[in-house]
Amino acid sequence: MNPPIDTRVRLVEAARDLFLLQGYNATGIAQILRQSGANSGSLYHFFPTKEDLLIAVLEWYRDNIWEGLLQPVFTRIDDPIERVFGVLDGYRQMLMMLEFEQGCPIGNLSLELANSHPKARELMVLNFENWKAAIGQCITAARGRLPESIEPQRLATLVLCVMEGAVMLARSYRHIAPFDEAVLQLREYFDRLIAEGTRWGGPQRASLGRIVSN
Amino acid sequence: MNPPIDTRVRLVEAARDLFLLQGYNATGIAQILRQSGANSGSLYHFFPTKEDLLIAVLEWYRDNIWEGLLQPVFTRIDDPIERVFGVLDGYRQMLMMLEFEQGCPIGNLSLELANSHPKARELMVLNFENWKAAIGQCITAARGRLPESIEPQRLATLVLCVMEGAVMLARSYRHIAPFDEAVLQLREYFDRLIAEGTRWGGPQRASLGRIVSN
DNA sequence: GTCTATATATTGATAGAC
DNA sequence: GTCTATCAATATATAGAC
Repeated sequence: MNPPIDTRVRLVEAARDLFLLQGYNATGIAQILRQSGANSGSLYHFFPTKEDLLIAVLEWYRDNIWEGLLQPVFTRIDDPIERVFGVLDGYRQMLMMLEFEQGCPIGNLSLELANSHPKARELMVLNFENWKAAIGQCITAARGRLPESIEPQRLATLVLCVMEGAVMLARSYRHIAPFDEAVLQLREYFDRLIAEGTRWGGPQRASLGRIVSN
Repeated sequence: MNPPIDTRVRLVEAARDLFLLQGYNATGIAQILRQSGANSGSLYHFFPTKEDLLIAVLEWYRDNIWEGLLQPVFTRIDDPIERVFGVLDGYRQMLMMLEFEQGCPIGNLSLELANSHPKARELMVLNFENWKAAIGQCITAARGRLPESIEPQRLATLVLCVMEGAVMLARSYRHIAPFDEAVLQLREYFDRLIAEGTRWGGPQRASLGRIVSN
């Protein structure tokens, strides 16, 4: 006997959206109940504490990184380097569309809760790792175009840091300029790496790639 | 008739430390009163609302960026590029020393309050701008060693983003590794810029410094 | 400017009927 | 699994004597 729309799902989605917009501590249980249309009893039936609801939200992000974040970009773009910047452009579009009121869901909760909520912290790490792995795979796929000394995972960490920092600045400034500056400078770095990587051994190696540079 | 230690100062310092450790919403007025040894009446005499206290904390950071953050590094290090990485190393030391419980004070508050506290948001922007200007001046001072196409302010924005992202990751992972990876990769970029900048026109121009080519 | 006592609203969480 | 009513604690803020 399923209810028309699963109450648990509605609770997680309401909490997810409110945490993203307001943060964890600024979001009250009452507000989550109002937005989800559920009652106190239902919420505490599924989630004994507010922190359990937070965990469920972070698990939702963990389970939806592919179809929510990566897949829309990866189906549209084939070139692995452009995929990296395509993901960054996804954050740009979100910032602009929602007028800088929403940024990276994980980064948002990270600084607020890293000290006080160990289990949530571990799930944030997992989400960061998954994000980094996806970007790292793109960079690995483009390895033939980059200098051999470049470590894909390390470069992916840099990309993640730039993204998180750029989102933070854009939300603070309520302006896309600092985001664009940072990404443009990151692009300058990638261009430089590619210019160096193709200097000797050059275009032939790149064209080996995954069957002609995609 | 001055009190032995200024109450207002003690309140701002207590709030500053607690906001840094716990965030804004997770810090109660009662806790600030306990830590500062002040009474409710005193606090509300100086700061009509909690937000006014937040403003004072952000003004404190604004007024102390030089002696608290930059000056210790700049007196120890002369080379402008090394000053940039010296500042980053300052954050590294804080992370390690305080076991990842404290990061960038502004970044900390930024994601939590950008949507809800407009006046605080403006002061955060000012703090970011001051930070960026200091790093931008270092980069400008080293311009002779960098490719002419490099815009110091834009590169400074990238450095700020990397720092904020790297602090976020280190605090989430409770480990310095992601911070070090990001900064190492940023260093790789700078090395590459310097190698390119000195390729032709070279060391001579660099040694002229602020006469030619700035 | 400082003190104590307190107001009012909201917090996360619970009880128990259905 | 859902509902209503409600708990105890804490939140920010205030009142008024000193």
